[in-house]
Formats: sequence, structure tokens, C-alpha cells
Amino acid sequence: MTGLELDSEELPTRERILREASRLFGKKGYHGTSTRKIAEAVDIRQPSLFHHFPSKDAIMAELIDIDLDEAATVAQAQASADGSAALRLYKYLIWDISFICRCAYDLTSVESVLDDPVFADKRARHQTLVDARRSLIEEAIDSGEFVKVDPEVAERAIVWILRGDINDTAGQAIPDADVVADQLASFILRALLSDPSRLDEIRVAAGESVA
Amino acid sequence: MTGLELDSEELPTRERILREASRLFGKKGYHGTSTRKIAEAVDIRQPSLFHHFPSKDAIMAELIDIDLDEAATVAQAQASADGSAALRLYKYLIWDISFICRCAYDLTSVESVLDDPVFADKRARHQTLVDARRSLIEEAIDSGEFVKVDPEVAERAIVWILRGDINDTAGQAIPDADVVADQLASFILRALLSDPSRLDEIRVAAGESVA
DNA sequence: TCGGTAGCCTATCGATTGATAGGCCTGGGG
DNA sequence: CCCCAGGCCTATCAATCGATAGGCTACCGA
Repeated sequence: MTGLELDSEELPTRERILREASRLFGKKGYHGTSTRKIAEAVDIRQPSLFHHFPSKDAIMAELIDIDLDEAATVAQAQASADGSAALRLYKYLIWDISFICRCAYDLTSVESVLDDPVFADKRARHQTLVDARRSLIEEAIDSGEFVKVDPEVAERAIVWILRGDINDTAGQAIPDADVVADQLASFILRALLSDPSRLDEIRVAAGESVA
Repeated sequence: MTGLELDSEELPTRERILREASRLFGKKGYHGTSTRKIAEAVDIRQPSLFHHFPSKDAIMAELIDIDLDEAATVAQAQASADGSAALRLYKYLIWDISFICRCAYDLTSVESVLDDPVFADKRARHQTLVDARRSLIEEAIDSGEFVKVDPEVAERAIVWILRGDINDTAGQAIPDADVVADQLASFILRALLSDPSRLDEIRVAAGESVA
């Protein structure tokens, strides 16, 4: 625990900027959100934003880092681990969805701006996440744990289920994050497992390794 | 067939505006795309856009109508039909994904602007689509064809898989649209069917009703 | 032949954008 | 006591936004 269970109004201005900006970016899109609207949400004047961030882009860049850094680390850790690839994918999914649900920021807008040349320097980090995820999927297909499906199709479906979760639950501090995570991860595993009856075994195994 | 298998450069200006605008909206977002960029892509001057559309909003509005009108009709038809709800959901999915793949427009941006008050008049039509889809899912769960899963979770996953398909294939006139449609629809059905072995039976039944 | 209309153009509008300049106030260290 | 740095303010900037006004040209039906 970080110990900052502060009321929203007591949070440092910089932190409040990140939260309100992420919320507005998620709702109206990055380009659809002006610095004046962000300032209004934080209840300061628009130029005051630039005492905390050098530019509007920098606010978005920080949100991108928050989204990618931990996700890429966890995905890579699972990709390079041993044992059942299906189990490792499940663990990654549970972690990622829980993270999304618990995160104080609405990270909806992150992936949709990654193609923008302005944020080109974030693309490498994003690619490591994509590669790690892809690697887990292909491993599970090759080993026969998953049905013979186009890895591209599977990954696209997974990525967008996650993105939908971000979009619908982000920045709300969902109380039952674990339940949501299990439901979505189970949905994905059922769609991919050659033997769907293995799902419960995988859920139990993942639960044990966490506890 | 409509008979307009024209070269892109021979298309009427109005049509080229719709196509280029949809492509740019999909890539940069609605607010991230200026009317000048659209005009540049169509190779006309910016004010000339307003001889074909009264406003930038009107371009987006037309794309929304294209996206929603047929989708809502098909979804409602399947929702009010008889027989296996799982089969009807599969049919709707196949139709929708094929439509997305074949569509001349990139409809990525449509759903992301539906919350905007500017397009509030489109929301009712969108709601009929959402309701019809939800109804199919709940019917399949209640009848036992689908596993006992939260309908909200299932619908969210489906919607976002579809949206991901829009985003990644839109406006490209995918040649093997049928293959993509079957793969994605099968992914969804596998995740939901209580008895996954019924998938092949459903695919065959859907194929027959089309032919 | 002529009037009108469709389609595109140049020039320009007011509003809004992200960002800068510089002043005011407060709190802490010498 | 003074100084100064951090944090916020007002005022304002140039750039870009969506949209309008009005002129030129090609074409079509009476």
C-alpha cells in the first residue's frame, strides 16, 4: 500500500491533472479534449497546467508509460517462464484486467494514439508487449493446448476484449476487479482451449500461484 | 450489384469525401482530423467540402448511419426470429463481420463518437442494435445453449471483438472476408457454448440458410 | 442564344487551440 | 529581516479550427 488513501481534493495538483486528463481523454478522445477542459476539471486556470507538464503531449506520454510499463513487464515475464502456456496466458490476463480495473486512470485513449508520430518513441515498448502476448498464444497453439486458430485472429480478439474492459471500467476503481478479471479471462480461455474442461484446473492453478 | 465498380479517381467527389474522411477519422480520430486534411486527401480545396456536406459533423453523421442502419436491421431480424438463439447470434455475427470487411468505409470512429452530444440523435438507433444483440445473448444463456455467464460481460467481449475487426480491417476490402468472419464468429461461439462440439453443426446450419 | 445551376476556386471570418510572458502571493532558510 | 523558489494567476500570442462570401467556369434545357 502506498499510504495515499487521500481524498481526491487533497491529492497533489499534478496527480489530479493526470486523473482528470485521463478521464477526459477516455471520454472525448485525446484531440477532442482541450487543455482548458482539463484545467476546468482540476479547477485551476489553463496556463497553470504548464507548471506541471511541459505540454499536453507530455500528459498523454505519462499515461502511456503508466499503461505500458507494468503490462509489458508482466507479459514478458510470463512469456519467458516455464510450464503450461495456457496457464501463463491466463495469469497474464488476470493480472492485466485487474490492473485495468484498479487503475486510478482511464487508459482508454492510450492505444488509440500509439500510431500517432508524436508518440513514436513509445512504440518499441508497446511492441515488446505485443510480441510477448503473441509468443504465449503461439506456444499454446503449437503445443496443442489451444485449438488450431490463426494466432493473428486470436490475439486481435484478446487485445480488443482487454481494450473494451479498459473503456468500460477504467478510472472507476471497480470493487470486484477479481470477479471481472476471472470472467473475461475465462471467456478467452474457453474460446481457445482444445479441451475446455481444463479451464477449472487452470483457474485453480493460477489461484494457488498467486496465494 | 450497383454497377459502380469505378476506379477510385472516377468516383463522384461526394463519395470520395466519405471514403477519405472515414479513413482519416479511423486513423487519427474524428477530432484529430481537420477538414483541410480531408480536402487534401480528396485533392480539392477545403471550402469545397461544404458544397457536398453542410458541416464536418454531417460527414460523420452519414458514416454513422451507414454503420448502424443495416446492422440494426439484421440484428433485430435475428433477435425476433425463431429457432436456436446460438445459431441466430452466429448468423448475425457472420453478417456483421462480413459487412465490416467488405465495407468501403473505415467505420472505426463511429462507436467512439456516439457518446458525443452532437450525435445524440443517432443514439436511439444504436440502442436498438445493442438491445437486439443483448436479447440474443440472454436467450441463448437462458435456454442453456450458452454457459451461465454474465450477459454484460459476454456482450462487451463480443462488441469489442467486432470493433477490433473494424479497426484492423476496415476500408481495405478484405478479399477473404468469409474466412475472417467464420474465424471470429467461431471464437465467440466457442467461448459461450455449453457444448462446444455443437459449433460445427451451427456453422453448417448457418451456411445452408445462406446458400 | 441565354439563364441558371453545379462545382470548384480564392479570400477571409470569428472562435478555439496549445503555449508563453510576466506579475502576485506564500512559506521556508539564511 | 530579506531572498527566492514554487505555484498560481491574468493577459496575450501565433496557429489552426470549421465555416461563409462571392467570383469563375462548364454544362444543360428552353
